[in-house]
Amino acid sequence: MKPDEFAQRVLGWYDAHGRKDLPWQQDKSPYRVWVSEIMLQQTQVATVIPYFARFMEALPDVQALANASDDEVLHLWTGLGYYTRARNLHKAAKQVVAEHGGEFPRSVEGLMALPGIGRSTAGAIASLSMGLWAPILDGNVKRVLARFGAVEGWPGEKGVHDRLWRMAERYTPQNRVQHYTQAMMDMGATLCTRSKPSCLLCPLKEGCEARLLGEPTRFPGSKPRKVLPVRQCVMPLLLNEEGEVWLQRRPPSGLWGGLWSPVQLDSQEVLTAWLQSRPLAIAHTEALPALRHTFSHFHLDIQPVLVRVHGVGGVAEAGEVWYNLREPGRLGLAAPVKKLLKQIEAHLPSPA
DNA sequence: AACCCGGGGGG
DNA sequence: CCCCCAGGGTT
Repeated sequence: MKPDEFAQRVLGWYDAHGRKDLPWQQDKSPYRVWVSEIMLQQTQVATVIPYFARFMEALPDVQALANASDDEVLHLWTGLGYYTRARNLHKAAKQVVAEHGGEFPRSVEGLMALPGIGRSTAGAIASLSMGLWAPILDGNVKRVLARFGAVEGWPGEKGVHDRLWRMAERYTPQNRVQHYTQAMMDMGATLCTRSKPSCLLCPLKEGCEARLLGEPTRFPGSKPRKVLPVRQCVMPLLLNEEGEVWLQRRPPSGLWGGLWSPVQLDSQEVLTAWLQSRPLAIAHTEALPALRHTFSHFHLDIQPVLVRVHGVGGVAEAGEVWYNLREPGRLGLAAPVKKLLKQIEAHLPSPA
């Protein structure tokens, strides 16, 4: 199928079925499209929508984001995961304000110079918010193209990835590039889904090699996977008589970087030593139900231990905080930590 | 339990 | 260049 026919079919589908009511499609601006694209990098549309709404309400423009505190940005990201995205978003906003007078660069190369923006995200911002010709290759588009061309192999392999980029370049039209880009993403999300694709509704069905082979879901090839190792840890949840839980800020990079969390200890023995090293008047300790949190490269089994302490539990040092469960502050929490804190609310002493 | 996801950074 | 890292949701 020639590129022109490919694009015409996609655009025809867009006119009839493309999504035009997404929040970041309203009051369209580079800022709104950028924030949405970063959120959408590893997260699905339905999950992103409430986060996007809260983010825009708190930080409506790039200036506001640049001026926000680290904690505020991570707070708005709490539960979305991949917190490097939030830190890069913040860093990039400061860069746009300091180096570009608050205006986003109007080229793929300029956008890619900002942290957290690679070629595909730059292409999405450029095409969707600026109308510039720029191909994208996100997960949805990868799937559509890999199936259309019956491209063998896992897209993580360089050769496969390069082939898909060349297809993306070839099919992206000069006109209506915004609608084309939106349509390709929508088709991947709603028609050309990972399992049970709706081939009969697809505007590309006549030329789709994977469908002609009768096995559309064989493409794209899947990532070779290994068994995830399991790591164990113990998390003491220090609860004082004010209904506050002791948290510390994690190192700025790495797992849950910059988020607040109970201390993560390797074993019960280390916990005992840790508790003895601190000036706490312990009233009671109690193991809570263990939980497993799975990352991309390992499982983390968390054994939470509720530790009730007398009084206020002492002064919080720098990088520590007594987090009030009744009036939670605006800071970033990892998803399992948020879950644990919620459980502890049930153990709160009744208000005096 | 397996699968999916865009980009950064180190070797 | 290649490999590893990172956190959720969905199937």
